[in-house]
Amino acid sequence: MRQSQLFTRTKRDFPKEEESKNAQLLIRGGFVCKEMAGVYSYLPLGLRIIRKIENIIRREMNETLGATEILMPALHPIEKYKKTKRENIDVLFHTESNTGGHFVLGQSHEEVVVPLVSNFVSSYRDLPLGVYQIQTKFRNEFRAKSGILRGKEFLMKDLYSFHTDEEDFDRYYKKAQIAYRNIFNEIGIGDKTYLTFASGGTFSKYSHEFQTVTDAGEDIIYLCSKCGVAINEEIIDEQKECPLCGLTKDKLEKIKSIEVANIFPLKTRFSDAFNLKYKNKKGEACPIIMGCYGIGVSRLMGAVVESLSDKNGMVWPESIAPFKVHIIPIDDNSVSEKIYTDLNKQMEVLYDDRDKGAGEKLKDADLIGIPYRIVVSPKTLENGCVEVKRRDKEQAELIKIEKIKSYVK
RNA sequence: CGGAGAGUAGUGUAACGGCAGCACGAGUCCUUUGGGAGGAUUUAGUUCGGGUUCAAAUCCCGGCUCUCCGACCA
Repeated sequence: MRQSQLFTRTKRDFPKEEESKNAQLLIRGGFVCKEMAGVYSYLPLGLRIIRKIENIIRREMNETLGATEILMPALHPIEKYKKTKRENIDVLFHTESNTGGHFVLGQSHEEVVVPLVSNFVSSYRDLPLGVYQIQTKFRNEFRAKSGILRGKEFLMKDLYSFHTDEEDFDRYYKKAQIAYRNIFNEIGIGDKTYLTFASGGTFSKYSHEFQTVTDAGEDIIYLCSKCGVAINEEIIDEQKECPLCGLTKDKLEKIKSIEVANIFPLKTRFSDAFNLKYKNKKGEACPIIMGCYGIGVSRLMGAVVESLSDKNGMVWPESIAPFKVHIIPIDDNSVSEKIYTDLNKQMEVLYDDRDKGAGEKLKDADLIGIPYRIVVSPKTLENGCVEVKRRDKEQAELIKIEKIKSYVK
């Protein structure tokens, strides 16, 4: 894509009061635009990243977990929340129709998915079942904060699984952990993201989170470096040692982190509320065991910014970068044009064809953080070369034009 | 929701109760082109509602919004 046609541009400055690193970089780089606290527009660069994260998640949901994508409504009738006794939870946004109907905006979808599934599941033959969606969630946070890390409106992947018994659920729950692990590895924060034992809230005794270590996080975890798992501070009083190796609390590392995902056993909390049952081989009605599995998609993008950036800007991992290659022509507009046209057939290329000074283009390239930067200038062309620099490396290399493709492949 | 701070142009800042100004940015044109270059020119503002006053960006009251700390957080 030609950068001259990209909607959005970088900013040299940003509001002084915006302290959060992800907000600063994402706004300056033109990835997002703030509408109000906790509510953002995603601009082309940011949206591309979101889409890539989504697709990595989709692949794992589909292939590792055998789940199916659906899309549920964001507008929910309050009546269903009365059935689950959640009509008064304070994160719900309430609204009404012009004929007096009372609705809420979806902050999670148990109340929708369970009645939905009950239309189609009646036999043990229909189970197990996993359905998920990627959708905007609405939560009436008292205090939105930290850029896109904690919004009133945000993108979330939520998966719900349905099982005949606890054993089947446990197998699925374990597989979900593997799928999540794959996702964080691929997105580039696997080494900083830990499976974390956490409170089960009102639904169940325990749950598991995936916590990415960063100073921008709101949570505190106790990390067992030996096992690579952690315990959320909220349960450290009851769980005083690593559940895997028994290392005691004083040996665990206390550290700040951001919760990027949370998986829950729901037992029959919601299936009971809506009388969702299946018939076993004998034709007897049995309760359905459920689990739910969330990933904050937009929050994940924020967590990547917090983890993978330097003083000059973003350093996107190739797996989710908005483009793979950024071509920067300096005092040249014919050779670079050709290189762009050629490369663009095979990979995602951003071509800085703007009429700007070299310094400005280079600063912008650092800020936007595309993995490969190719500078084409009279200096490099003297030897039939371009300069290729990886955003995460200090050194640049001169590469013959005909060898670019094999270098950045 | 409790606490603290703050609202003047896109950003950052000035203006004793008395003409809203400056810089940067952004737009246009020209020059420039290896780390945010130079010149010319244009653009845009007192958060909202009350009150005090001859006169309010400025003082008083209230709302709203933003940032930070805390609480909350399927």
